[in-house]
Amino acid sequence: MNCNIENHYHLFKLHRMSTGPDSEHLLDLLKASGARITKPRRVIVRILAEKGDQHPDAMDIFRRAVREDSRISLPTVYRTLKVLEEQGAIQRHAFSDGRSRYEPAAGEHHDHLIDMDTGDVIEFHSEKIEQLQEEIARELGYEIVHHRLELYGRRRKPQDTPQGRR
Amino acid sequence: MNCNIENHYHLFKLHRMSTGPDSEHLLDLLKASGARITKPRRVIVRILAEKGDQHPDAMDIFRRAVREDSRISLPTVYRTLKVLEEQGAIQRHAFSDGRSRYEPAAGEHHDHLIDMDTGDVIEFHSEKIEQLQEEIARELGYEIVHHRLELYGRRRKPQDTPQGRR
DNA sequence: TATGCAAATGCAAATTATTTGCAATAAGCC
DNA sequence: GGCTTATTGCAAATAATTTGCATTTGCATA
Repeated sequence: MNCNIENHYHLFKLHRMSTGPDSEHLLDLLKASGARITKPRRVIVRILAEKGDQHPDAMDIFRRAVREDSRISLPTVYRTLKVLEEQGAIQRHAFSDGRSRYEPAAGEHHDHLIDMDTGDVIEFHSEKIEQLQEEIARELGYEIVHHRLELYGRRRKPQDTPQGRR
Repeated sequence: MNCNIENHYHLFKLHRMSTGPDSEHLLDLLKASGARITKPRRVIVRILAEKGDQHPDAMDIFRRAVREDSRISLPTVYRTLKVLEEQGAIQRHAFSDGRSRYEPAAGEHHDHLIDMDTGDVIEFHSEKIEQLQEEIARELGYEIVHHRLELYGRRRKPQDTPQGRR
């Protein structure tokens, strides 16, 4: 990312993708809901809290989990993800590919910009857009419970690039 | 919808959900791409162009198609939807439930407000939000190819209503 | 209008993502 | 440490969507 976060603070805020709650917090949420803290859950939660490679799908998580404890099963991954989601500890996203991707519910809401070439996901947050959404919903007689904003795009070529791609 | 479209034209535009292109137009797009106009395709396209009950999933379309021609098969529905999508004639949406829902690509892009209680989908379009999105993407070095904005909400109770309705 | 051939269809079976039944296991309270 | 019950792993079930293949059909051409 070659842009400076200071330069557009007035327009939106870049989200540090490593901001997610740590595993301790996720475990606390689980415990608070009356769930038992099992070995597989510890592993899965640790993976979710890991920085880097965010927005994994269930299979991604399973593959990593197996490396830490070869006895973990896919159904357990799904079941754990479901519990965490119900607890509001993580969020499930349905991007345009078939499967669901998960991410620890960041303290603050954010939106996504998906790089169509690389699949990279950039998180951002725009207070102005949120406000407009609220206004629109209010005019329509609605109260927003949550929303989803995804931009799908491609890196812009520096303006002097000779042959236009895309 | 109890709000007057004139009252908020400055903020956003309500989309008439019956605005989709008629079957003729969809067939033209198909033809233009070199595809053959078959009987099943005629039926499917007619269903897509129908007003009312928008955003059907593949099975919805299949069920209606069978009523018009009992020999149509589900795979054909999927194949036709794929062709239409590739032609840009319809759009596929992955809301939060497992399956894909389709809608004729309206001339103009629009976003969705989903009523969490009834499942109703209201379409709207906000030029301001679009502009902000463009700006954000530009600052991040991206060119937006398409985007998706979905608001999930519930009807606001009129402030004086005694017991919550709906 | 008849003819040929590739594109499209229907069927059955394959995939992919996710869920469930059930007996075995293991948290966490006593 | 023992008991109760949530959780697990496995295998099998679902659900949505796709694919292989033999058959049919649109449509360009004769």
